[in-house]
Amino acid sequence: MSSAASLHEPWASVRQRLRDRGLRWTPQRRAVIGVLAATNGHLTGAELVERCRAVDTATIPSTVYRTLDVLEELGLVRHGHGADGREEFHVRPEAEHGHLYCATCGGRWEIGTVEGRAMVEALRVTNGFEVDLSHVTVVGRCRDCARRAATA
Amino acid sequence: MSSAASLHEPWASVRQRLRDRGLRWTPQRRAVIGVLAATNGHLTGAELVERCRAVDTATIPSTVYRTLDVLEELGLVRHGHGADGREEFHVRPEAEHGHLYCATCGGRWEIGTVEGRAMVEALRVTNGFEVDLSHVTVVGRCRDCARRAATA
DNA sequence: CGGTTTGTTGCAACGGGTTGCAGTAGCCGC
DNA sequence: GCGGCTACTGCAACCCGTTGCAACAAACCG
Repeated sequence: MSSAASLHEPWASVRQRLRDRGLRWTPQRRAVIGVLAATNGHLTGAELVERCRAVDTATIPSTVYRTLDVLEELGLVRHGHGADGREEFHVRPEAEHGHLYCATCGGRWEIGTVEGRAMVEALRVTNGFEVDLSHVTVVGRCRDCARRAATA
Repeated sequence: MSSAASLHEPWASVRQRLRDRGLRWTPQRRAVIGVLAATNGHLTGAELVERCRAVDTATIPSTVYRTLDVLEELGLVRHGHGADGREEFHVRPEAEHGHLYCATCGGRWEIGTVEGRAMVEALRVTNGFEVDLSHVTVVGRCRDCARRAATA
């Protein structure tokens, strides 16, 4: 198990980066960061709260959410909204990516930087708009469900 | 002012369409439909509840939301999620459209069917995915804010 | 017109997330 | 090591929206 003492980058430098901004290194933040460092991919706010509570029963939701705000400012997580509008966090995103959600089968896929480029470019050209891909969840119907609906 | 007795299409036929499906025409639904028929564009769930309460103080939120579910099935409204993940409803959408939200200035724009086509096509080609444009809110930076950030 | 069926309502409780405030405790300087 | 500044925590209340359930009332039928 990775303990707080053996965090890898970018988590190991969080304490210093907080201090550089005049922010503080508290036990509560350490707990949240410990959980995030042991997570890859996505998780919802509620999931994070639950996992923190597994580490420290006294975890308070509002503290977790406020910590997430700080970490987002440092670029360590990005938040978006799932198909139902609930918050979702991308942990230490290697690459920006959005999400596709199929309303028919409930499946989810990532929109990678490469596949997303066409979509991002489309909006840049038509609206001059710079898309924050990591914040995007697109709802619709996946290839299989669309085909099934067409042949039914 | 348009009263319940002078609703225009498609609202005027709602009662019949409900009955055709074995659903019922109730005072509460009449109130919600009255408000929606007097609205154009978008509104959030909370806004709708508030306006209904202005008409009938006894309005209960859960009833309003359940009515919206029914009306969405009839195709009279479409729901999406705003930049903050809250529910937003498009009233009697003339044409499918999504939304752009600028995280810097807070501005909002519609993505019309025409401008959205390139984006929809991009995802169809790369992922075989059929986008439900009306459910999309894309967050990022608008033309002006992007330019301002570039020159600063 | 009264009886029956069953879709709907109101209510109460809950879930996820946010906010204002008073007390706590990191961090810094001496 | 001590004190002070102020960021942060915990709490409690709140907001938006959902859900389970018992009572109610539209709509249909004889």
